[in-house]
Amino acid sequence: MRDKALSKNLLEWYDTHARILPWRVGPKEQATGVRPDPYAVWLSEVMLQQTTVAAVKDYFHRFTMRWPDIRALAAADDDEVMAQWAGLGYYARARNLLKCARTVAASGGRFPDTRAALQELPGIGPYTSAAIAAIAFDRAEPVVDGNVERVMARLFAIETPLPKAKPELTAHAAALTPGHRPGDYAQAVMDLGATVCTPKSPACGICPWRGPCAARARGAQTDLPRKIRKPPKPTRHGIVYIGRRMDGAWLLERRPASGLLGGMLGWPGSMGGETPASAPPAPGPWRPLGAEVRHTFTHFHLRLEVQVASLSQNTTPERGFFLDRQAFAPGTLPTVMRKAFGLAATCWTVEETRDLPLK
DNA sequence: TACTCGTGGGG
DNA sequence: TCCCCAAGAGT
Repeated sequence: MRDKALSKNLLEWYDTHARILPWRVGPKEQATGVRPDPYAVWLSEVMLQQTTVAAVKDYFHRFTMRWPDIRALAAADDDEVMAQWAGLGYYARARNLLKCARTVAASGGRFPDTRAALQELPGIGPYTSAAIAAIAFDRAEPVVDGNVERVMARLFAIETPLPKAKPELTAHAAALTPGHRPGDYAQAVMDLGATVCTPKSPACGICPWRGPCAARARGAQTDLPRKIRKPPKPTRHGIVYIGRRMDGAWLLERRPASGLLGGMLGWPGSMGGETPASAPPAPGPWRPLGAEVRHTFTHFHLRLEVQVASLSQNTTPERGFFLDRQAFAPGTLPTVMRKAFGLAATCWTVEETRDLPLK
């Protein structure tokens, strides 16, 4: 009964405070019978994994314009999908996105409508399966992401640090999940966490749950959820070779399908920790730029030496391949590779590089 | 279980 | 500047 009052309270807050998001069907539209498109829900949820709403918006627009439904995406060219995902990070998501699209398309073109069946698909785990089941199929599945963990930890003043507290927080989230409008409720808790119950300086004064919040009652809201401090990131050193043939073609390589930047286009070289230390991918007058790219990944800092060369027209690369200047766009590279290109591009004249398309 | 896997913004 | 963090999943 208390749980029911809480979820009802939050749904009322959501009715007037729901954010307008490109992939969202708001409460007013749903009242008129409009239902969310499972394809759009799935695509947005995968993009939003560990990624901010602001970063996702443009990518979501580009993907849905280019591939409006699951069949279109299933038929897409792998390299083009990876190119469109470039810059968004966690590239295994893009590879799994395609696998998932092809699996769904091959079995009739409709997403399964249960959490268990959804979770069998590539790239769909405990969170995403619950989110799709709740939002697209109106199923009362508990949706637990970082927002929900934080909100539950505060609402119930859970002192156990994450990630150990996860089962406890999930149990609270499940108990609160209503049978009515579970999709709106899931989005409501996440909106609450994203806009009110924020990690730092939460806006408790305007929170619909300020009354029942146990953390606020004891003034501990900024201390929760407790977390174990992460160890410092090591620094790795790497090198990339940026070669430009006389006709303007660039020497690139397709990275291995798994591992760091897996499946993405990039400059030949080594990213530190990859074996062995890399030799130039083709014979040529390689010279260091005298400046390094600094980039931070999830678990290490990278300092990247950049070598450049103008290569003769008959160069046969030992590694990678030449991509015509018209076919190459820096925007299709992962960010760290784009940074390296930005540094190297100053070596060639404006005349030589000005026609490069951005995307 | 513990690691691996991107990127950009905010404090 | 540096750390935290964001609608996590795969191995």
